[in-house]
Amino acid sequence: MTLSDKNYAFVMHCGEMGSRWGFNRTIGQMCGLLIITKEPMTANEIADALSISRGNVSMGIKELQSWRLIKVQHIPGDRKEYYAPAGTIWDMANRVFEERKKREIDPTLSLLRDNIIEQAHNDDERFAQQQMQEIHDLLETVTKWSAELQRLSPEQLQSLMKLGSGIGKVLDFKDKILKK
Amino acid sequence: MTLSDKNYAFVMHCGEMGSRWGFNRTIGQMCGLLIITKEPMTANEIADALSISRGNVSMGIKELQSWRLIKVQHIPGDRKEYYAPAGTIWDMANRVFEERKKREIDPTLSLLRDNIIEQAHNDDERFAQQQMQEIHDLLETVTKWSAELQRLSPEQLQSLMKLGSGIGKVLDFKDKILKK
DNA sequence: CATTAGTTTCATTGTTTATTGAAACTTAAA
DNA sequence: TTTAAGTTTCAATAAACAATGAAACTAATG
Repeated sequence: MTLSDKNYAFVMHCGEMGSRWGFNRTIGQMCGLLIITKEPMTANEIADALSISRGNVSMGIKELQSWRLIKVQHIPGDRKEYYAPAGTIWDMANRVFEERKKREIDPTLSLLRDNIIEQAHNDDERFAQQQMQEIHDLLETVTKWSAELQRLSPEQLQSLMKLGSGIGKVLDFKDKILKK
Repeated sequence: MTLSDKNYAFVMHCGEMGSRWGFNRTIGQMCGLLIITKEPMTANEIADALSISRGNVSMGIKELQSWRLIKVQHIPGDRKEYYAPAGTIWDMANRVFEERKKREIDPTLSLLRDNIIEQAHNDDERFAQQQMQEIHDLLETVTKWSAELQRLSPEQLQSLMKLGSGIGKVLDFKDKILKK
């Protein structure tokens, strides 16, 4: 099977964006390819479609699985493994988000905590600690907040997202009520 | 001036995280260094503190300026340029967020729009277009939403962030009111 | 306008990261 | 078991990316 020009362009774009999204070019391409392809694909089909080596595909699959972005499927009477996206677009975006938080925020949060609990020994360390405290508080807020969003039901999320510019009003309203 | 062990550890961590945050190691280190250093620093001081070449610092400064993360300061009677963070921690996080959106989301959104307005020519393209539409809608929602957050006053933001698990209740509450 | 302190540029070099493909592994079927 | 279809691994290689430092540039000062 060969990709149409438009689909090929999309897949290549995913490749170029790959590294910005947290993985590398090939993995970005694989992900894009599996998303726009209706039927699950074998590793060989992926290698052919993208003109890359079989070994590279194997590595990519491993990586995409570690991000929980793809799943394996089997077809009765066929020994090959077929790969497909592990959920809806929304699910996948969520996974990328979570995984990136784990890699980009959590390690820093942990370092900051370790540093902040220690006693500062001079002015430089004192100032540095204040700054680290600020970063820490910010990251912690973001972390809590994103956990909160994950906990909302899809309907609530929908409702929140649609709120858009209404969010300000709802907040003001809530504040008024609380003041009573 | 030489860094204390603890401050050095923080700066090195920023370096290691650098590439995950969107820039490279050296630039991460520079950013961390300027954040925990009370006084603005010259390019030479930065180079010394991090043991990197003067040229590398110059490149890094340019990059950090393009992210709007640092600003130049001048000291009367001194010809050197002094560098310092361009705002509060919160400001900087915001800038990184904006900049990354510009690099990670906007180009994709634009490609998807171009693709979606065209007529699909066969089943493969039709299915691919549906998927692209989903990605498009998701990214657009995220984009609008983040623009919305930027528009809120700091107080409203504070209020929203502190809401935490209360967000669900506020939403339900809002829905009830709307139904009347 | 010549000097000099300070900054930027960029070709070269060094480092890191990604890819290949052949060999090793796994497992279903004969 | 043996065979063969399918998959994974990993040393070697290729490609991408980052860092250096000497030369070019800029602009304040005498």
